[in-house]
Amino acid sequence: MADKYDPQEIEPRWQKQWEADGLYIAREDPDKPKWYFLTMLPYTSGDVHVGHWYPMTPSDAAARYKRMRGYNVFFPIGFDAFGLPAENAAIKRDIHPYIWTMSNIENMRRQIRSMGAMWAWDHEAITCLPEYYKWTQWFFLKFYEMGLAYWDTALVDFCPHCDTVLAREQVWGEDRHCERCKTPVIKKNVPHWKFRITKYADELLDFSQIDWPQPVRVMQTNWIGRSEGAEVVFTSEDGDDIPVFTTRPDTLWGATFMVLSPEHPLVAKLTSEECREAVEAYQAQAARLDEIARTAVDKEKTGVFIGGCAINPVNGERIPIWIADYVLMTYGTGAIMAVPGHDKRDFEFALKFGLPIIPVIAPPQDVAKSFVKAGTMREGFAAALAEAGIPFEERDGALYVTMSGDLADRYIPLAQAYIRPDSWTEVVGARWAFIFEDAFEDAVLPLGVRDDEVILARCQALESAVGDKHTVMEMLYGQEFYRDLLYHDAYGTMIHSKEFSSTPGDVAVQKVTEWLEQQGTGKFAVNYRLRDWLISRQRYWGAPIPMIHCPECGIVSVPYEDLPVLLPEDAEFLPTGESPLKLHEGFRYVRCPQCGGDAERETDTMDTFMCSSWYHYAYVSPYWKAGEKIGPDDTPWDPDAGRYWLPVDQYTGGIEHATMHLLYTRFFTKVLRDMGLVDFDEPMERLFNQGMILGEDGEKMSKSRGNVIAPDDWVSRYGADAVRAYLMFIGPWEEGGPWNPQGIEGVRRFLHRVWSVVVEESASQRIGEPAEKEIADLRRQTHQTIKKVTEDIEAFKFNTMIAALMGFDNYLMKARETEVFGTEAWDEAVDNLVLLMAPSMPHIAEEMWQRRHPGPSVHLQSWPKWDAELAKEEIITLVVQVNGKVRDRFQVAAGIDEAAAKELALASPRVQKHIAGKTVRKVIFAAGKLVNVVAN
RNA sequence: UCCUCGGUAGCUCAAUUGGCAGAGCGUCCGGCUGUUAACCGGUUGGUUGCAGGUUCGAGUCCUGCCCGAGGAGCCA
Repeated sequence: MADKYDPQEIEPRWQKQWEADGLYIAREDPDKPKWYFLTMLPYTSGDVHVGHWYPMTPSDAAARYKRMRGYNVFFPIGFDAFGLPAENAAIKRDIHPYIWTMSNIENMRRQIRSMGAMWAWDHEAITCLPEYYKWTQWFFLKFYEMGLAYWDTALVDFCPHCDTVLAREQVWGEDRHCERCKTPVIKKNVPHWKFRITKYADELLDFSQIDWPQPVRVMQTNWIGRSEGAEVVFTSEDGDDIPVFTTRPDTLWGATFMVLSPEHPLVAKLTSEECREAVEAYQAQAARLDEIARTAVDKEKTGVFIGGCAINPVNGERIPIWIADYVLMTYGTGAIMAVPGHDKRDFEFALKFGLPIIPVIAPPQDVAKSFVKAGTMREGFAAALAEAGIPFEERDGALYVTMSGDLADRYIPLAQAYIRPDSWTEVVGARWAFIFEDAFEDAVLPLGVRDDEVILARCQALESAVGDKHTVMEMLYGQEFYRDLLYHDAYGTMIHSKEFSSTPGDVAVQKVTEWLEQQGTGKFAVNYRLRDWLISRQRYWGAPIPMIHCPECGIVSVPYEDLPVLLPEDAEFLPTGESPLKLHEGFRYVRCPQCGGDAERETDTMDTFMCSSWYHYAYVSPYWKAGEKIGPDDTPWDPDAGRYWLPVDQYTGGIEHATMHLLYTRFFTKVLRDMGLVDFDEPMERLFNQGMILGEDGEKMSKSRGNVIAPDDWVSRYGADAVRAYLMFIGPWEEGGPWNPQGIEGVRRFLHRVWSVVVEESASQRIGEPAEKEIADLRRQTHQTIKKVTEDIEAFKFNTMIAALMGFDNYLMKARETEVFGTEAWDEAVDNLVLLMAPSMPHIAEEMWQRRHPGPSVHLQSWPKWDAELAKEEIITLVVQVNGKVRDRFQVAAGIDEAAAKELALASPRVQKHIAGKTVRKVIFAAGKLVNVVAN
């Protein structure tokens, strides 16, 4: 039997045998714990490349492992079959999307089968088949009944290349491009259907019931973007309410102007006649900007004054109202209070347009500064400062004073005592004061809304260079020395805020919000960045939205018993950018189910993420109730099978779906729960994000780059087991990495060595009985390997798992030439090696197992258990350090106690050499590891 | 600019949670072999991104910075 390892012969043979034996048919079995292992649904692009193998084969290994651990494992597969590529193929090559898709699936099935994975093919689901999308449509009707689906017309993201609107989640990047085709999207007013995912925003922020990777949780959390604050009602001079949302009600006293979004409904009413022309021009410009591809990231603030003022409810101040495109109509209330002292955007805007900037929060550092221009102080000022212990620098006759707030309190009267009549100076930062020579009470002025003009006027009177400044802050900004103190957005003690001044930063927001509620001018409020999910697509190849627009009855649902609304097979695919369904009269024109009059069918189809939001439910009993009429009280899958298999125990897939599929499917499950169809809150309990396999050049694989690796080639050269093992060995699964054709060589050699160890005889003749120690060593290696492999596969550390198997095999290669060959311990070692390999390299493991134990499949065996006693090291290397440097080593019994170890260490001549002439201060013992002698 | 995750030998990665910095590939040397993309043994390899700190002891913990990847982008 010393034949060669021949994967090309072994692999197809076992795949056929497993199928004939029905080894991977999934059946509910109440006597066994179930384990639903799911990998993300592949899209029917037509070709399986190594990018598909990368997530699938380690998943298969993990699923097989669970099965050997006694679980009834469900590992289904199917196809995400709707979508644009099929329709584009139809337009380009005159092939029907259905034909194109199904022939792709045919090819992909063959390629996926070549992995030798334990797929439950008898549960395969294909989303574009009517018996599947019948239920997708059923979900739509249920959502509509629950008030979770609504029809709307608004400016939405539109991809001009795909000729369809997109959900906000499907617009990516700085240039806002289409997630699928990379074309920058535009804004367009298109009627569409949306799902109220925002209703579940708070619940979607709760990850307490799922074990998902932190990056996904962070991305979803950011995407949902919950922020707490207050809604505060400002009023126009005519008494119109202008509510604003703010996260910083503690800065209300620093609001020196308001900004409305250019689209804000009150703009027209509040605009004065003098400003109307400019305002309308700006609105037009802003609207045009939306439609033009936003390639330029125009950071420069723009905006115009509309001629009206608003009243700040906290202090009755009149503040000007502006419009600017940095305020979005789609977030909050479309209007903001601008606090330029503590908001960067408002600060930039105020500086550019000469609006006052008032600090109302003490800065985080207790630093105040004062700049004293040459010639503004009487003789002796510098000496007086020095005497008062106030630090300063002198450059070119000017003084630069940097001090703490307490010192600033001493500095202010001192400066006033020395200031010349024709001059002034100021203190900024931890204190704010303008110091003039006058004997009047207001010789030292704080900085407040009303004081801005007063101070500026006085400064302008004294210094002509200030003449062109609009505000005090603009003047101060001209002095480089002050800049880092003029603006900050930290929390801190409130200042310049009337009775709230000196409220500490940690309670300021809450105190002010409570007060607003008492006054009736504001209330606690929460805002989200998340938008409702736009599910309409103006295309053919998707599940038709089962709705009808009737001129008499309005929007009417298609009755449940009429589902599915079938895609017409005879649609025409023309490169017009118009949906073929719109042009198909037989599809479009229908009778109203309510009044029987002429009506029109909705021609939009659903986002394919609808299909994939519930496919893991479909898998338990695909095409449930096929051919039957269904009603609102049905369940889209066999409820008994669902109770057994659901929810998904382990999900694997790429992180690129973090804010799309993975968010949508959580939303779906919460709605299903509210429908009473499931009794859990989350679709997948555990999630693992594998990384991406890259081309040899380290770049993402793509046809245009020509770096795509076709697994078919490598399978025919090295076998599926080698490709599987190599993909696992390449590096940590979550990181991915480049394909390296040299790396697979190492794996191939490993498989040959294993074959040789397991199948071939020892080359040397046994001449005697093995020593007890040799047997113990072999068993220790065996049990340590079982432990390592088990722990690694549990943690999805496939790369180190393969490395452990390699190490064990290398050990066996050597042991084979000793007396342990052929002993009971040897057989135990080899059997365990084969069992440990079975999940990752199923074919070679099966072949080797059958040669040793003809009968039931290796994949029906139990996973080996390790014996902690046998795995334990008996002898360890005790490292001896002097002052942290290794000076000696001893082979000692693993259980050596502290006293013995210390004695041994101190007796060492090498240690003695290094502590000669020094005093031993301390001897540290780390059990089982080392002794460190501290001496000086 | 903000958030998250990374940075260890030429390359790809380990290092049992604070205790000897190691493997595979590659390199080089040797052996074996009538040599198919073969096999065996050995060799070479390090400022653990940088600078501090804590500690008897730091790749590992803390602080700051540099570089890379991903995400968010005027989100009030």
